[in-house]
Amino acid sequence: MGAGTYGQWCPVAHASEILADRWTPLIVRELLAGIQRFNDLERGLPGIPRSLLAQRLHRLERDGVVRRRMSPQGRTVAYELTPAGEDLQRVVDALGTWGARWAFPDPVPDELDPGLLLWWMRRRIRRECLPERRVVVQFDFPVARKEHFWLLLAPTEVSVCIEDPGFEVDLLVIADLATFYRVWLGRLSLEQSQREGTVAIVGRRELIRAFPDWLDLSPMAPAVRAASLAMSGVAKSENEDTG
Amino acid sequence: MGAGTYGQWCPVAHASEILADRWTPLIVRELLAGIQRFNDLERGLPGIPRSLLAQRLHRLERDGVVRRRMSPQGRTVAYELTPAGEDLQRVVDALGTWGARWAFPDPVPDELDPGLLLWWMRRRIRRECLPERRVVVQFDFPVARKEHFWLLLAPTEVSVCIEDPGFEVDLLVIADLATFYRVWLGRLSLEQSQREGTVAIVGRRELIRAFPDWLDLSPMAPAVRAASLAMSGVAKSENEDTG
DNA sequence: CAGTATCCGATGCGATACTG
DNA sequence: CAGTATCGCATCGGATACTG
Repeated sequence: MGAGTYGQWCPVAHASEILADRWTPLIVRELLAGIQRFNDLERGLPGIPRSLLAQRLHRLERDGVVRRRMSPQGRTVAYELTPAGEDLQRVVDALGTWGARWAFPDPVPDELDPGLLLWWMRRRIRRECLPERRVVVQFDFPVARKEHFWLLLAPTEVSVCIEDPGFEVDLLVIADLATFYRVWLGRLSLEQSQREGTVAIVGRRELIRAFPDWLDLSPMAPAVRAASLAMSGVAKSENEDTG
Repeated sequence: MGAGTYGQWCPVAHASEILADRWTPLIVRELLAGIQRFNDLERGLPGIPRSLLAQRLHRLERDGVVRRRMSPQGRTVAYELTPAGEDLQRVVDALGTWGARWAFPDPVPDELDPGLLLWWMRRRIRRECLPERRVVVQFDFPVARKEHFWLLLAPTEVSVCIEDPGFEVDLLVIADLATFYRVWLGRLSLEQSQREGTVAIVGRRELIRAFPDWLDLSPMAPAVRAASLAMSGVAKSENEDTG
């Protein structure tokens, strides 16, 4: 009975041997989001040691979850999910749905990383909805250590800047970082936070109106929203019971 | 940012902090199966250090998944799942379904433990279907280190014996251990294995006929069966493609 | 850019023994 | 029965440096 195994002929045990250790579910989350390059994976997993990421990718490859593909020139490597890996979507969804419902209090400051937020947003931009001409969106997070970030949106390429790219800004988004995280994860609607004034968007009217169409929220946002509704429903009926 | 956390405000990360470490998914599997006592949990998790089981139970209690209830006399403790814990059924099911499909080759000898198998079967006996009078079922696993096991079935109590209880045997089940595991987990039907002669049941005719009604298979059996069908379907259509 | 190699301190895991 | 206590070893996490 090898190390890291449970010695039980049980599907839950076998699945847990592959998936249930530190960092692995988050690596799979990144791969499911379409991240393929080593450095991009690392970027979405702040704090993971590079050596551990490499080791996990090797193990996932051995377990038939990940396939490593060399570019024709052999210069770069792309990690992609096998069919077995794609099918882990159901497991990650179940984890996320449960987490959204039972283990998702409001964020603590250490959990809010504006660079990571923009990196996540970057891959949820619908390029096909963007205007032809490049749009520069600046984000201001007043109290964060680093206040200003930029998203450069063009149909051919979307990129994140943490230094001023020098272009004219088309849209300026001003929000408390925690608030914008809540919007991103579906706990708060963008419309409502704009009405409340906790998120302000400045720029040409048609760009402001189009902005929400360019950006898909987090893949977890529907689950978080559903959990909020379910829990407020529970709270409501509990109140009705006691009232 | 505490140890064991990921520092990300993400539902998958938070759920993984609670569930995705060694032994924890299997402990939850046991709790979902209705196991409540410390020693019974240990029995279903061969190889877990007692200290680690204790530590995990404390953590699950802290995380709102488990509640620990003292008996009125304060002599014994029962671990039970909170609503959040019950809701982990979906996650464990997803893990098991994935495992059954993608990580469940035929068992290796180290994974076959007849004592554990009978312990699992014990809790899947439908007491309400048992006859009034006690039924003694002996299991013979020819090549196993320990060959003989007994299940004592009565509406009031079901128990496992690893020593001869001395009662007259009503039913004798003879099978290769791996084969009986396959039946238990839904990879092989009891009827078919009896036809093939890989499982033999000896005893009074009406008891033999009633036996399958007393025993529910593993909770994972439907998923394993579905996975077998799905994979053979894939194999079939692949053959059709190439043929 | 995409990793691998190495080092070190902290934690986790597993085995054994002990307690009320 | 239901845990605690202890201890050695392996792995993890974090830092730094190196390679093609």
